[in-house]
Amino acid sequence: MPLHNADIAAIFDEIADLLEIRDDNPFRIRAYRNAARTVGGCGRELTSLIDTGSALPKLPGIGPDLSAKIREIATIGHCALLDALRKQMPPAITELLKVPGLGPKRVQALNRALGVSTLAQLDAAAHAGQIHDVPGFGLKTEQHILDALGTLAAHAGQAARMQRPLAARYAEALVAYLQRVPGVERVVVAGSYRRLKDTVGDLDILVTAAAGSPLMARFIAHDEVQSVLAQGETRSSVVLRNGLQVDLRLVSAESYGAALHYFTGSKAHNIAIRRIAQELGLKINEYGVFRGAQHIAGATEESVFAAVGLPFIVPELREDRGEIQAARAGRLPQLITLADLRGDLHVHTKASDGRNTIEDMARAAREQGLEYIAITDHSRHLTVAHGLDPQQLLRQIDAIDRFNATASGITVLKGIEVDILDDGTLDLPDSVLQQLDVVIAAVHSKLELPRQRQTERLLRALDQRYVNILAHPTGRLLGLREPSELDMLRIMRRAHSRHIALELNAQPERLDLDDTLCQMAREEGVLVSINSDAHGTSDFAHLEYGIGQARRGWLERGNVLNSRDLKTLRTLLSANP
DNA sequence: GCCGTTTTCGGCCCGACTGTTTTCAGTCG
Repeated sequence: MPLHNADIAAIFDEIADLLEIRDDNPFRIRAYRNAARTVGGCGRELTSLIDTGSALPKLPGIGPDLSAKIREIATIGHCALLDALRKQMPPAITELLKVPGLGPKRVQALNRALGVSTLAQLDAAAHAGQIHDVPGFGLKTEQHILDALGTLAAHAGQAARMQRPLAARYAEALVAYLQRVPGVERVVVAGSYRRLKDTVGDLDILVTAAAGSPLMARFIAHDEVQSVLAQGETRSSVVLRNGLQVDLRLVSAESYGAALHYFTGSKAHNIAIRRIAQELGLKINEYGVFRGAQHIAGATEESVFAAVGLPFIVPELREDRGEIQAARAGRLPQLITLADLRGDLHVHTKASDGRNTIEDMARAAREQGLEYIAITDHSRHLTVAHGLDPQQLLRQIDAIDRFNATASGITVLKGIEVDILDDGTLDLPDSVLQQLDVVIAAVHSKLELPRQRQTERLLRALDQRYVNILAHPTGRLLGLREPSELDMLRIMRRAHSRHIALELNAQPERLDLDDTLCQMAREEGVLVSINSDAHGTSDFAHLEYGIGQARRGWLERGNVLNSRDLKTLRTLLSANP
């Protein structure tokens, strides 16, 4: 079972948890936490780099010891240090850290005083009223633990993070509500939401307001608020009925930029920026940039970056994945925008599982400002979607020719989303595929094959003569289905040699490629096609979500296939050898 | 455990809120 970056990160995080419960050197613990974050956010699969004999890239915070551990994990599948720590401590003890309010110190205290080392034992101790007698604990803490255990049980198995469209509905409603509170000036959603992450874990809202504004009272009184976690003068936290946590921060206008930067994150980016400030003899916190006691910047984000000698870095890039080095060198990418997209190469109609006609989809696309779309219905193997057989496809080709002969303002390309069969061959013969402008190949079955077989299957599909684009490459569905086990580096290199683009499927539940894979595609020189996968006229709105992930993945106009004008596109599509 | 145009040793990001506390530790973001 090959391990992913996320697995390595989980091992480092568990080591950090156990070291923390053991009261080890806090800086050693931080080193493991930083390493977990760095590895987890790294665009290249480190184990596959090691498997292929490549050198590990130099990663910040990964020194000789940690890179040796990454090699160890890649080679033997586990880590001796973690094994040893698990033997020294009760095996399930780290699960206690999942209880909000319980950190390493309290877990250790409970374990010493009551022998508690599992969630079940914690629950029993709390119900028996044993916890409030432990030094440092009281009745309130005991009740909080009981409540938290109930919440954990109620939400077990649920997706922890919310997809953007749903989170956006709550965010926009809250912003509108807060803007109506007397004295409120600016309201902005910061955090990973502002960084356009594919999912939203909580909302961080930043507000500036005149003195005496009833902001906090109004906030916790909002209809959707289910419980109040904390309430203070400048910060409050609530949980909404849908389980979404919302943190509200009130700051003064002169601190607005520093606070916005601080609460936009990411944490890794903030730490890196503060380290630079430290080197310059400055201190950065959410109130501003300080030299000694003197406030030298902070009203705008630009002023914060300028204080550490950097140009403005857009929120989408703030992950400490090289943006600070790029900013220093004056080489920040000119990120793709929605306006750069000239067409959409993955569109369905009623002929398979779409809801509208070719004409409807073309009109809607033209209204979005697109110059071309490719109609790419499913192929026959996907019976649940009423996939097309060769005869039906030929009839659609005729219909598109007729449409193009009369329509103006948009060109419709003839395409197919052809199924990749179990053995990596395609669901339609070359004699049919060669009549099309765009061939998208896609896996819709057997998504859980072992890594080696799934990779070989996709490599074989990429070798098929007429393939132009590999659709939703990993097959993930956010919160529902994990990405397939794949050696993406090999797939990207094959795609590159075959002049095949990888899709960034912009459906908000897919967003596949994800941001780090986009960054990998950029580095490997593979073109990305940002497609709506529209099944109805309103679905072209998905493109905005795709653009968000593309920007997080450092993509520029030149990295994106469908930013090309029609003539250049046609040249690129006919380029596979 | 990492890192270095001040350093290969001695630093390591910073503040709000809560609960159990008589001045602060723990947790969280």
